[in-house]
Amino acid sequence: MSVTIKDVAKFANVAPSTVSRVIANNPRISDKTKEKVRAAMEELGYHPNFIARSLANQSTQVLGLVTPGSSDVFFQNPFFPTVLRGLSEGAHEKQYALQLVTGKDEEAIYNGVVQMVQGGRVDGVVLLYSKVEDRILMYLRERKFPFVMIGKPFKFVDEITHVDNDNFQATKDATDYLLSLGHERVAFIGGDVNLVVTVERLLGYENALEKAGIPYRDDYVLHESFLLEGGQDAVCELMELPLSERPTALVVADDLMALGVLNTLNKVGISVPDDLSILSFNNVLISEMSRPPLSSVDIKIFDLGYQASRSLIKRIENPDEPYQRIIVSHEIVKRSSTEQSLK
Amino acid sequence: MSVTIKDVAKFANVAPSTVSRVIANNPRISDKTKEKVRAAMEELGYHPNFIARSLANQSTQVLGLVTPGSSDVFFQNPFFPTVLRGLSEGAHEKQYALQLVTGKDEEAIYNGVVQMVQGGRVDGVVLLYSKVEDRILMYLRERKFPFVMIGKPFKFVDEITHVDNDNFQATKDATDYLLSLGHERVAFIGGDVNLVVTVERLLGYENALEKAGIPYRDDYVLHESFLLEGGQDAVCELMELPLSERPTALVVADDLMALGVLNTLNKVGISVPDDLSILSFNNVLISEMSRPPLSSVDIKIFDLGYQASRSLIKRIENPDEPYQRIIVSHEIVKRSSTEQSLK
DNA sequence: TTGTAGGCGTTATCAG
DNA sequence: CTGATAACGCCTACAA
Repeated sequence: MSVTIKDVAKFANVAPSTVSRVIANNPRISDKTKEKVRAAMEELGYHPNFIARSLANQSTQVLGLVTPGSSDVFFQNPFFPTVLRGLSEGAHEKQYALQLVTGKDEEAIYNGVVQMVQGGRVDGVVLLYSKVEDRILMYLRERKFPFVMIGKPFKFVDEITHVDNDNFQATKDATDYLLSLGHERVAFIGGDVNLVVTVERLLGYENALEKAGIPYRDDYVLHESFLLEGGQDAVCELMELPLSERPTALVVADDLMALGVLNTLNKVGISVPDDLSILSFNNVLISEMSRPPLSSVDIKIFDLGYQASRSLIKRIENPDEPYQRIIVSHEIVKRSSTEQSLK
Repeated sequence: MSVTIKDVAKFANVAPSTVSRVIANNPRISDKTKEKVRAAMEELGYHPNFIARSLANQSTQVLGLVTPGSSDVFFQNPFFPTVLRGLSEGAHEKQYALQLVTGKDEEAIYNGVVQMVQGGRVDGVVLLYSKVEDRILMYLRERKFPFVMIGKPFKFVDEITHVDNDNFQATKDATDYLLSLGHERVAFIGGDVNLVVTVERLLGYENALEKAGIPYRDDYVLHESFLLEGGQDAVCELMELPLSERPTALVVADDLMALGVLNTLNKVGISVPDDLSILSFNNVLISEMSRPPLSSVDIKIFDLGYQASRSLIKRIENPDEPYQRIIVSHEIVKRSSTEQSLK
């Protein structure tokens, strides 16, 4: 059995409560006994038992991380590790640990969250996504359990603390940039339509076109759920258009998808950026390594995670904290996949 | 406050201990009271408190996950999310949760592990790597704390349960395959030399050459720690060789690195596979999407994770379980980056 | 400034 | 088959 507070107490000739106070660095303990107790802890190799502490405190110092139902797809995207690093950093600074909700389908994940929450395993939860309809979100809201979301809530925007990019503006910027290069036929390839980010980006795209006086075309807007493969499918669809109507530029909602696009274009002999410009999102590591290197909107994924864990911890430690909307900046990183339109 | 076992007990007119037994599905409880208690639980919306249970049981049903010191690099590699999925699946099957050790440098991670372990937060630990010298490994070993390693232990191979590929054989197979295509000048680009996997793969490479009667050349063996950039550096080094001495085939220890290689080769106008064949490791998603698609040794990353959490749980639940070496198969997936030598 | 005692929510032992 | 009762290790009034 491990060495406990009582062992330390005996060894230092004090009461257990005194040891407890020394651990908490309670100012009402004399420096002398503090020294004595600390020496005893050192000597015996004492480490506090988190579980016991959690039970007494009703607080675990653990944050739960929830990924969207399709973990397989989500995990594959470099977005995940990067946001995780950010979350990890923010959590570590405040001495919180991270726990993952496991489970492959939505049902399993939902149950995992309920267990985590009701079981008192975590003090708060980070939702790493924002979906249009979300049982988990509803559940947490109803229980008034501390949580933050990465992304923009579909409903209750003012009542949910969330960390997000301004995806509307970012996509507007992206589209504007392509327009400014002289492109007039700009298509949009988005991801899963159940994700709020997809919706936001589509709106930004539409808005940019509208402002530029370019009519919106249904056949220029595609949605694909699976990233790499989706990119391929999208290209095939666009290639069905008559040559003169094919877009000369693409806004792609995700770098991975853009990679799929790039690949398929290469197969069918369309050259990027000569025949077609591509601007995608996320600016993950591989976007730099593709051929040609992808121009991409950097959404500061690390920051998204970092801010998320920090604000969650703030909520946990101060439940009266008002709901917050934290916007992380974005920036277009220009590489070789975007070029002036030949017109 | 949450509803506890006592509330259920009162509601059902039984003792708390009876409720506890119902939860554990103790056979000595009559079906009638079981029904009654379950109805009460349902009615009150009872969920067991894991923390209290953990304290009473001295077991948390949580596995700790430890990444190597350089989390930044490690997280970026698609290896990580995939192995995580495997771990997650294995853990979920047995109702275990996963907790990550956070911290950016080695020191922080070491402390994180100590806290986790001594603090009783986890029942066991998975090391997601194998390094040549490793304080964490030593610490866990000395405390006789349940853990498994993904990879081959540098020391104490027979005293540490681990899940690994036969990396020696895999690299031998890989090299043999290139030799069988008629290549005689085959170079090896490995990763961080502090990782055991790098060492094993190098040995396999050497062995294949030896068996084929091809002398080993120092300047054909390179090591790079950073994956994508490393690939670039490696190419530069090889290009310094006189034309007639340049390798015609490359064994690259990681797909990401191979991507860097591919990219740099493209820049300097060397064509793959016409001028140079490339065979890499891991077979992650992007290896299929590169240009040309990479031939790669599939090491079944998901399985590595899956087997790891399963065997760890077995160790936890049965401490007398003998140490095990679990070998996951590998398989060369041939794509377009490898071709017959022109001789 | 320090000690005592009760409680956090479960489980397990021992009676009955 | 079921009910008290004492842990598990720590925290925190309340006392001294």
